[in-house]
Amino acid sequence: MIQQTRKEEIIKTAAKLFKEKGYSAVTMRDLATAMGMKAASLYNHISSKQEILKIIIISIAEDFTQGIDVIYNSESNNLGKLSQVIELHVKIATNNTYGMASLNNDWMHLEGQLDYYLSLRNKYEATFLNIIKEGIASSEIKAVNPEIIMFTMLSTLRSLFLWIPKKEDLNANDLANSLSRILIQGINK
Amino acid sequence: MIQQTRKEEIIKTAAKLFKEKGYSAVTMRDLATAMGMKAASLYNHISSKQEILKIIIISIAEDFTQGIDVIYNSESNNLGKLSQVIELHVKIATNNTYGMASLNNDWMHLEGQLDYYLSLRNKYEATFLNIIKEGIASSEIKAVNPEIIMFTMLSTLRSLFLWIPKKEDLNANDLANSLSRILIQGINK
DNA sequence: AGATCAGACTAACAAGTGTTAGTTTTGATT
DNA sequence: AATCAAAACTAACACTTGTTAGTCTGATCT
Repeated sequence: MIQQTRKEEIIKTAAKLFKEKGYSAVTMRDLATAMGMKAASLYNHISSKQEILKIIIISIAEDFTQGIDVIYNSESNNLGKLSQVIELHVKIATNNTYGMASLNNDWMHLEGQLDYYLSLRNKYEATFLNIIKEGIASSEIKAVNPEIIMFTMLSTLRSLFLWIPKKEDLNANDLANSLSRILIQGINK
Repeated sequence: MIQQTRKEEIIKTAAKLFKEKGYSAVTMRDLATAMGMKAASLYNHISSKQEILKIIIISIAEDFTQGIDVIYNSESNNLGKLSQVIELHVKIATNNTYGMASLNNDWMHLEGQLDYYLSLRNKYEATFLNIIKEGIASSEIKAVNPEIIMFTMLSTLRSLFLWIPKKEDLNANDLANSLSRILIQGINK
Protein backbone atom coordinates (compact mmCIF):
# COMPACT_ATOMS: atom_id res chain seq x y z
CA MET A 1 0.00 0.00 0.00
CA ILE A 2 2.82 2.41 -0.69
CA GLN A 3 1.48 4.00 -3.82
CA GLN A 4 -2.10 4.95 -3.12
CA THR A 5 -1.67 8.22 -4.92
CA ARG A 6 -4.28 7.27 -7.50
CA LYS A 7 -6.95 6.95 -4.86
CA GLU A 8 -5.88 10.26 -3.41
CA GLU A 9 -6.10 11.85 -6.83
CA ILE A 10 -9.64 10.60 -7.20
CA ILE A 11 -10.63 11.96 -3.82
CA LYS A 12 -9.04 15.31 -4.54
CA THR A 13 -10.78 15.54 -7.89
CA ALA A 14 -14.06 14.51 -6.32
CA ALA A 15 -13.71 17.18 -3.65
CA LYS A 16 -13.17 19.78 -6.36
CA LEU A 17 -16.32 18.69 -8.17
CA PHE A 18 -18.30 18.45 -4.95
CA LYS A 19 -17.37 22.04 -4.21
CA GLU A 20 -18.69 23.22 -7.57
CA LYS A 21 -21.98 21.33 -7.70
CA GLY A 22 -22.49 19.50 -4.44
CA TYR A 23 -22.23 15.79 -3.72
CA SER A 24 -25.61 14.80 -5.10
CA ALA A 25 -25.20 16.61 -8.40
CA VAL A 26 -21.83 15.02 -9.18
CA THR A 27 -22.14 11.65 -10.89
CA MET A 28 -19.54 8.94 -10.99
CA ARG A 29 -19.37 9.56 -14.73
CA ASP A 30 -18.58 13.23 -14.09
CA LEU A 31 -15.81 12.20 -11.75
CA ALA A 32 -14.49 9.64 -14.19
CA THR A 33 -14.43 12.17 -17.01
CA ALA A 34 -12.53 14.62 -14.83
CA MET A 35 -10.05 11.84 -14.09
CA GLY A 36 -9.78 10.87 -17.75
CA MET A 37 -11.18 7.37 -17.25
CA LYS A 38 -14.43 5.44 -17.34
CA ALA A 39 -16.79 5.31 -14.36
CA ALA A 40 -16.36 1.60 -13.78
CA SER A 41 -12.60 2.02 -13.46
CA LEU A 42 -13.02 4.19 -10.40
CA TYR A 43 -14.08 1.10 -8.51
CA ASN A 44 -10.59 -0.34 -8.78
CA HIS A 45 -9.63 2.34 -6.26
CA ILE A 46 -12.65 3.21 -4.19
CA SER A 47 -15.52 1.09 -2.97
CA SER A 48 -18.37 3.58 -3.44
CA LYS A 49 -19.27 7.20 -3.97
CA GLN A 50 -20.22 7.31 -0.34
CA GLU A 51 -16.73 6.24 0.72
CA ILE A 52 -15.27 9.26 -1.05
CA LEU A 53 -17.51 11.63 0.84
CA LYS A 54 -16.71 9.92 4.11
CA ILE A 55 -12.97 10.21 3.60
CA ILE A 56 -13.19 13.87 2.64
CA ILE A 57 -15.37 14.94 5.52
CA ILE A 58 -14.32 12.80 8.44
CA SER A 59 -10.61 13.51 8.17
CA ILE A 60 -11.18 17.26 8.26
CA ALA A 61 -13.70 17.06 11.06
CA GLU A 62 -11.22 15.09 13.13
CA ASP A 63 -8.53 17.68 12.44
CA PHE A 64 -10.77 20.40 13.82
CA THR A 65 -11.85 18.53 16.90
CA GLN A 66 -8.32 17.54 17.70
CA GLY A 67 -6.98 21.02 16.95
CA ILE A 68 -9.35 22.85 19.23
CA ASP A 69 -8.66 20.44 22.06
CA VAL A 70 -4.97 21.26 21.92
CA ILE A 71 -5.81 24.96 21.94
CA TYR A 72 -8.28 24.65 24.78
CA ASN A 73 -5.71 22.88 26.94
CA SER A 74 -2.94 25.33 26.12
CA GLU A 75 -1.64 28.03 28.45
CA SER A 76 -2.88 31.12 26.60
CA ASN A 77 -5.57 33.42 27.90
CA ASN A 78 -8.96 33.09 26.28
CA LEU A 79 -8.58 35.85 23.70
CA GLY A 80 -5.30 34.21 22.70
CA LYS A 81 -7.08 30.89 22.34
CA LEU A 82 -9.65 32.48 20.06
CA SER A 83 -6.84 33.83 17.90
CA GLN A 84 -5.40 30.34 17.73
CA VAL A 85 -8.78 28.97 16.69
CA ILE A 86 -8.84 31.51 13.88
CA GLU A 87 -5.37 30.38 12.81
CA LEU A 88 -6.52 26.77 12.90
CA HIS A 89 -9.38 27.50 10.55
CA VAL A 90 -7.29 29.56 8.19
CA LYS A 91 -4.70 26.81 8.05
CA ILE A 92 -7.10 23.95 7.40
CA ALA A 93 -9.15 25.96 4.91
CA THR A 94 -6.02 26.99 3.04
CA ASN A 95 -4.75 23.44 2.76
CA ASN A 96 -8.08 21.94 1.91
CA THR A 97 -10.33 24.41 0.17
CA TYR A 98 -12.30 21.77 -1.67
CA GLY A 99 -12.84 19.48 1.26
CA MET A 100 -14.16 22.34 3.37
CA ALA A 101 -16.99 22.78 0.91
CA SER A 102 -18.13 19.20 1.43
CA LEU A 103 -17.75 19.50 5.18
CA ASN A 104 -20.03 22.52 5.17
CA ASN A 105 -22.55 21.63 2.53
CA ASP A 106 -22.71 17.87 2.17
CA TRP A 107 -22.31 16.45 5.65
CA MET A 108 -25.99 15.51 5.66
CA HIS A 109 -25.34 13.04 2.86
CA LEU A 110 -23.07 10.94 5.02
CA GLU A 111 -24.80 7.66 5.55
CA GLY A 112 -22.88 5.38 7.89
CA GLN A 113 -20.89 8.12 9.60
CA LEU A 114 -23.51 10.80 10.09
CA ASP A 115 -23.80 10.23 13.83
CA TYR A 116 -20.06 10.18 14.25
CA TYR A 117 -19.71 13.40 12.28
CA LEU A 118 -22.37 15.10 14.37
CA SER A 119 -20.67 14.00 17.57
CA LEU A 120 -17.41 15.54 16.36
CA ARG A 121 -19.15 18.76 15.46
CA ASN A 122 -21.00 18.97 18.75
CA LYS A 123 -17.80 18.37 20.65
CA TYR A 124 -16.06 21.07 18.65
CA GLU A 125 -18.77 23.63 19.23
CA ALA A 126 -18.97 22.82 22.94
CA THR A 127 -15.25 23.46 23.35
CA PHE A 128 -15.46 26.66 21.33
CA LEU A 129 -18.30 27.85 23.52
CA ASN A 130 -16.32 27.02 26.65
CA ILE A 131 -13.46 29.25 25.57
CA ILE A 132 -15.87 32.12 25.04
CA LYS A 133 -17.67 31.57 28.34
CA GLU A 134 -14.42 31.41 30.26
CA GLY A 135 -13.31 34.56 28.50
CA ILE A 136 -16.43 36.33 29.66
CA ALA A 137 -15.99 34.99 33.17
CA SER A 138 -12.43 36.31 33.27
CA SER A 139 -13.54 39.70 31.89
CA GLU A 140 -11.52 39.38 28.73
CA ILE A 141 -14.63 39.29 26.59
CA LYS A 142 -17.74 41.43 26.59
CA ALA A 143 -20.77 39.89 28.26
CA VAL A 144 -22.74 39.40 25.08
CA ASN A 145 -24.68 36.19 24.52
CA PRO A 146 -21.82 33.70 24.06
CA GLU A 147 -23.69 31.68 21.47
CA ILE A 148 -24.07 34.73 19.27
CA ILE A 149 -20.35 35.39 19.57
CA MET A 150 -19.61 31.82 18.57
CA PHE A 151 -22.10 31.99 15.74
CA THR A 152 -20.47 35.12 14.37
CA MET A 153 -16.96 33.73 14.52
CA LEU A 154 -17.85 30.29 13.30
CA SER A 155 -19.91 31.55 10.38
CA THR A 156 -16.98 33.60 9.21
CA LEU A 157 -14.45 30.84 9.71
CA ARG A 158 -16.61 28.20 8.07
CA SER A 159 -17.03 30.38 4.99
CA LEU A 160 -13.30 30.89 4.50
CA PHE A 161 -13.16 28.25 1.79
CA LEU A 162 -15.39 30.44 -0.35
CA TRP A 163 -13.10 33.45 -0.23
CA ILE A 164 -9.59 32.12 0.07
CA PRO A 165 -9.42 31.04 -3.59
CA LYS A 166 -10.33 34.56 -4.73
CA LYS A 167 -7.55 36.20 -2.76
CA GLU A 168 -4.41 34.30 -3.54
CA ASP A 169 -2.31 37.38 -2.98
CA LEU A 170 -3.18 37.23 0.71
CA ASN A 171 -1.02 34.84 2.70
CA ALA A 172 -2.37 32.79 5.53
CA ASN A 173 -0.72 34.79 8.29
CA ASP A 174 -1.98 38.13 7.08
CA LEU A 175 -5.46 36.75 6.70
CA ALA A 176 -5.49 35.26 10.18
CA ASN A 177 -4.21 38.52 11.63
CA SER A 178 -6.81 40.64 9.86
CA LEU A 179 -9.56 38.30 10.95
CA SER A 180 -8.41 38.40 14.55
CA ARG A 181 -8.40 42.17 14.49
CA ILE A 182 -11.86 42.38 12.98
CA LEU A 183 -13.52 39.62 14.95
CA ILE A 184 -12.01 40.55 18.28
CA GLN A 185 -11.45 44.30 18.14
CA GLY A 186 -14.38 45.20 15.91
CA ILE A 187 -14.29 47.58 13.01
CA ASN A 188 -15.17 50.98 14.44
CA LYS A 189 -12.49 53.45 15.31
CA MET B 1 -55.47 33.79 -10.81
CA ILE B 2 -56.67 34.82 -7.37
CA GLN B 3 -56.10 31.57 -5.56
CA GLN B 4 -52.59 30.47 -6.35
CA THR B 5 -52.02 29.38 -2.79
CA ARG B 6 -51.49 25.78 -3.87
CA LYS B 7 -48.49 26.74 -5.94
CA GLU B 8 -47.15 28.75 -3.05
CA GLU B 9 -47.58 25.77 -0.76
CA ILE B 10 -45.57 23.64 -3.13
CA ILE B 11 -42.79 26.20 -3.29
CA LYS B 12 -42.70 26.57 0.45
CA THR B 13 -42.57 22.82 0.95
CA ALA B 14 -39.88 22.52 -1.69
CA ALA B 15 -37.78 25.18 0.01
CA LYS B 16 -38.04 23.26 3.26
CA LEU B 17 -36.83 20.08 1.61
CA PHE B 18 -34.11 21.90 -0.32
CA LYS B 19 -32.82 23.24 2.97
CA GLU B 20 -32.55 19.75 4.44
CA LYS B 21 -30.96 17.91 1.53
CA GLY B 22 -30.15 20.38 -1.20
CA TYR B 23 -31.87 20.89 -4.54
CA SER B 24 -30.27 17.96 -6.35
CA ALA B 25 -31.03 15.42 -3.66
CA VAL B 26 -34.73 16.27 -3.50
CA THR B 27 -36.79 14.41 -6.06
CA MET B 28 -40.16 15.41 -7.37
CA ARG B 29 -41.48 12.28 -5.69
CA ASP B 30 -40.07 13.47 -2.35
CA LEU B 31 -41.79 16.78 -2.85
CA ALA B 32 -45.04 15.12 -3.87
CA THR B 33 -45.00 12.87 -0.81
CA ALA B 34 -44.42 15.87 1.44
CA MET B 35 -47.41 17.53 -0.22
CA GLY B 36 -49.57 14.42 0.08
CA MET B 37 -49.95 13.93 -3.64
CA LYS B 38 -48.37 12.14 -6.60
CA ALA B 39 -45.43 13.57 -8.49
CA ALA B 40 -47.30 14.02 -11.74
CA SER B 41 -49.90 16.16 -9.98
CA LEU B 42 -47.30 18.77 -9.13
CA TYR B 43 -47.20 19.68 -12.79
CA ASN B 44 -50.74 21.03 -12.60
CA HIS B 45 -49.20 23.89 -10.61
CA ILE B 46 -45.59 24.28 -11.64
CA SER B 47 -43.89 23.79 -14.96
CA SER B 48 -40.65 22.18 -13.78
CA LYS B 49 -38.40 21.52 -10.81
CA GLN B 50 -36.16 24.24 -12.14
CA GLU B 51 -38.97 26.79 -11.99
CA ILE B 52 -39.38 26.15 -8.27
CA LEU B 53 -35.73 26.87 -7.63
CA LYS B 54 -35.88 30.00 -9.73
CA ILE B 55 -38.86 31.39 -7.85
CA ILE B 56 -37.30 30.69 -4.48
CA ILE B 57 -33.92 32.20 -5.22
CA ILE B 58 -34.60 35.13 -7.51
CA SER B 59 -37.28 36.74 -5.34
CA ILE B 60 -34.98 36.80 -2.31
CA ALA B 61 -31.99 37.98 -4.29
CA GLU B 62 -34.04 40.87 -5.61
CA ASP B 63 -35.16 41.77 -2.09
CA PHE B 64 -31.54 42.04 -1.01
CA THR B 65 -30.39 44.08 -3.95
CA GLN B 66 -33.29 46.43 -3.64
CA GLY B 67 -32.94 46.64 0.15
CA ILE B 68 -29.29 47.59 0.15
CA ASP B 69 -29.88 50.24 -2.50
CA VAL B 70 -32.39 51.98 -0.26
CA ILE B 71 -29.94 51.82 2.62
CA TYR B 72 -27.04 53.07 0.55
CA ASN B 73 -29.03 56.09 -0.59
CA SER B 74 -30.32 56.89 2.89
CA GLU B 75 -29.09 59.72 5.09
CA SER B 76 -27.37 57.71 7.81
CA ASN B 77 -23.65 57.68 8.38
CA ASN B 78 -21.83 54.58 7.20
CA LEU B 79 -21.80 52.69 10.50
CA GLY B 80 -25.52 53.34 10.66
CA LYS B 81 -25.90 51.93 7.17
CA LEU B 82 -24.07 48.80 8.19
CA SER B 83 -26.46 48.35 11.10
CA GLN B 84 -29.33 48.69 8.68
CA VAL B 85 -27.79 46.04 6.44
CA ILE B 86 -27.63 43.75 9.43
CA GLU B 87 -31.29 44.43 10.13
CA LEU B 88 -32.13 43.72 6.51
CA HIS B 89 -30.48 40.32 6.67
CA VAL B 90 -32.06 39.41 9.99
CA LYS B 91 -35.46 40.39 8.66
CA ILE B 92 -35.24 38.46 5.41
CA ALA B 93 -33.66 35.43 7.05
CA THR B 94 -36.35 35.39 9.73
CA ASN B 95 -39.16 35.54 7.21
CA ASN B 96 -37.65 33.08 4.81
CA THR B 97 -35.38 30.62 6.59
CA TYR B 98 -35.86 27.89 4.01
CA GLY B 99 -35.39 30.04 0.96
CA MET B 100 -32.14 31.42 2.34
CA ALA B 101 -30.70 27.93 2.29
CA SER B 102 -31.35 27.59 -1.42
CA LEU B 103 -30.00 31.05 -2.09
CA ASN B 104 -26.77 30.13 -0.35
CA ASN B 105 -26.29 26.55 -1.38
CA ASP B 106 -28.14 25.91 -4.62
CA TRP B 107 -27.76 29.05 -6.70
CA MET B 108 -25.33 27.21 -9.00
CA HIS B 109 -28.16 24.92 -10.08
CA LEU B 110 -30.08 27.77 -11.62
CA GLU B 111 -30.11 27.16 -15.32
CA GLY B 112 -31.77 30.00 -17.23
CA GLN B 113 -31.30 32.63 -14.53
CA LEU B 114 -27.77 31.96 -13.37
CA ASP B 115 -26.33 35.04 -15.05
CA TYR B 116 -29.11 37.23 -13.73
CA TYR B 117 -28.60 35.89 -10.22
CA LEU B 118 -24.87 36.53 -10.40
CA SER B 119 -25.45 40.07 -11.60
CA LEU B 120 -27.72 40.71 -8.61
CA ARG B 121 -25.17 39.27 -6.25
CA ASN B 122 -22.31 41.27 -7.73
CA LYS B 123 -24.34 44.43 -7.51
CA TYR B 124 -25.19 43.71 -3.91
CA GLU B 125 -21.60 43.06 -2.92
CA ALA B 126 -20.36 46.15 -4.77
CA THR B 127 -22.77 48.36 -2.84
CA PHE B 128 -21.87 46.69 0.43
CA LEU B 129 -18.21 47.30 -0.29
CA ASN B 130 -18.89 50.93 -1.12
CA ILE B 131 -20.46 51.52 2.27
CA ILE B 132 -17.39 50.08 3.97
CA LYS B 133 -14.96 52.02 1.83
CA GLU B 134 -16.81 55.26 2.43
CA GLY B 135 -16.84 54.47 6.12
CA ILE B 136 -13.08 54.08 6.07
CA ALA B 137 -12.66 57.29 4.10
CA SER B 138 -14.75 59.19 6.63
CA SER B 139 -12.78 57.66 9.53
CA GLU B 140 -15.79 55.87 10.96
CA ILE B 141 -14.27 52.49 10.26
CA LYS B 142 -10.80 51.09 10.89
CA ALA B 143 -8.53 51.00 7.86
CA VAL B 144 -8.52 47.22 7.58
CA ASN B 145 -8.79 45.57 4.15
CA PRO B 146 -12.41 46.42 3.26
CA GLU B 147 -12.96 43.13 1.50
CA ILE B 148 -12.08 41.23 4.63
CA ILE B 149 -14.51 43.34 6.60
CA MET B 150 -17.22 42.61 4.08
CA PHE B 151 -16.33 38.95 4.04
CA THR B 152 -16.64 38.74 7.81
CA MET B 153 -19.97 40.49 7.96
CA LEU B 154 -21.44 38.79 4.94
CA SER B 155 -20.41 35.31 6.07
CA THR B 156 -22.15 35.85 9.36
CA LEU B 157 -25.25 37.34 7.80
CA ARG B 158 -25.52 34.68 5.13
CA SER B 159 -25.36 31.95 7.74
CA LEU B 160 -28.20 33.36 9.79
CA PHE B 161 -30.67 30.92 8.34
CA LEU B 162 -28.74 28.08 9.97
CA TRP B 163 -28.99 29.51 13.46
CA ILE B 164 -32.25 31.37 13.63
CA PRO B 165 -34.38 28.20 13.80
CA LYS B 166 -32.41 26.98 16.81
CA LYS B 167 -32.97 30.15 18.80
CA GLU B 168 -36.66 30.86 18.63
CA ASP B 169 -36.54 32.58 22.00
CA LEU B 170 -34.48 35.37 20.44
CA ASN B 171 -36.53 38.01 18.69
CA ALA B 172 -35.35 39.68 15.53
CA ASN B 173 -34.56 43.03 17.14
CA ASP B 174 -32.43 41.58 19.90
CA LEU B 175 -30.56 39.47 17.41
CA ALA B 176 -29.88 42.40 15.10
CA ASN B 177 -28.70 44.49 18.02
CA SER B 178 -26.36 41.82 19.35
CA LEU B 179 -24.92 41.27 15.89
CA SER B 180 -24.35 44.98 15.41
CA ARG B 181 -22.54 45.16 18.71
CA ILE B 182 -20.33 42.19 17.96
CA LEU B 183 -19.61 42.91 14.33
CA ILE B 184 -19.00 46.62 14.80
CA GLN B 185 -17.66 47.01 18.32
CA GLY B 186 -15.83 43.70 18.58
CA ILE B 187 -15.91 41.36 21.52
CA ASN B 188 -12.99 42.38 23.71
CA LYS B 189 -13.50 44.59 26.69
C1' DA C 1 -79.55 18.71 -13.86
C1' DG C 2 -75.94 19.30 -16.89
C1' DA C 3 -71.68 21.55 -18.11
C1' DT C 4 -67.29 23.10 -16.77
C1' DC C 5 -62.78 22.79 -15.09
C1' DA C 6 -59.18 22.77 -11.63
C1' DG C 7 -56.69 19.40 -9.75
C1' DA C 8 -56.05 14.93 -8.47
C1' DC C 9 -54.96 10.27 -10.50
C1' DT C 10 -52.51 6.00 -13.31
C1' DA C 11 -49.28 4.61 -16.59
C1' DA C 12 -45.50 5.16 -19.02
C1' DC C 13 -41.34 7.28 -21.33
C1' DA C 14 -36.38 8.13 -22.17
C1' DA C 15 -32.49 9.29 -19.95
C1' DG C 16 -29.46 8.95 -16.24
C1' DT C 17 -27.95 6.70 -11.71
C1' DG C 18 -24.42 3.80 -8.87
C1' DT C 19 -22.47 -0.39 -9.27
C1' DT C 20 -20.94 -5.29 -10.78
C1' DA C 21 -18.90 -8.89 -13.76
C1' DG C 22 -15.77 -10.22 -16.77
C1' DT C 23 -12.05 -9.01 -19.99
C1' DT C 24 -8.07 -6.65 -21.84
C1' DT C 25 -4.17 -3.64 -21.44
C1' DT C 26 -0.12 -1.94 -19.24
C1' DG C 27 4.26 -1.87 -17.24
C1' DA C 28 7.38 -3.52 -13.96
C1' DT C 29 9.78 -7.84 -12.16
C1' DT C 30 11.56 -12.25 -12.69
C1' DA D 1 10.47 -13.59 -23.02
C1' DA D 2 7.28 -14.94 -19.48
C1' DT D 3 4.75 -13.65 -15.48
C1' DC D 4 1.61 -11.20 -12.79
C1' DA D 5 -0.78 -7.71 -10.50
C1' DA D 6 -2.65 -3.10 -11.02
C1' DA D 7 -5.70 -0.62 -13.41
C1' DA D 8 -7.91 0.33 -17.41
C1' DC D 9 -11.80 -1.25 -20.44
C1' DT D 10 -16.86 -2.91 -22.35
C1' DA D 11 -21.29 -4.32 -21.31
C1' DA D 12 -24.87 -4.61 -18.62
C1' DC D 13 -27.88 -4.56 -14.39
C1' DA D 14 -31.68 -2.77 -11.61
C1' DC D 15 -33.37 1.33 -10.12
C1' DT D 16 -34.40 6.26 -10.00
C1' DT D 17 -34.95 10.57 -12.34
C1' DG D 18 -38.00 14.52 -14.37
C1' DT D 19 -41.67 14.80 -17.17
C1' DT D 20 -45.80 13.85 -20.40
C1' DA D 21 -50.28 11.95 -21.88
C1' DG D 22 -54.55 10.78 -20.90
C1' DT D 23 -58.23 9.94 -17.48
C1' DC D 24 -61.18 10.47 -13.48
C1' DT D 25 -63.29 13.10 -9.59
C1' DG D 26 -65.73 16.47 -7.31
C1' DA D 27 -66.98 21.06 -6.52
C1' DT D 28 -68.92 25.32 -8.68
C1' DC D 29 -71.79 27.78 -11.98
C1' DT D 30 -75.58 28.32 -15.24
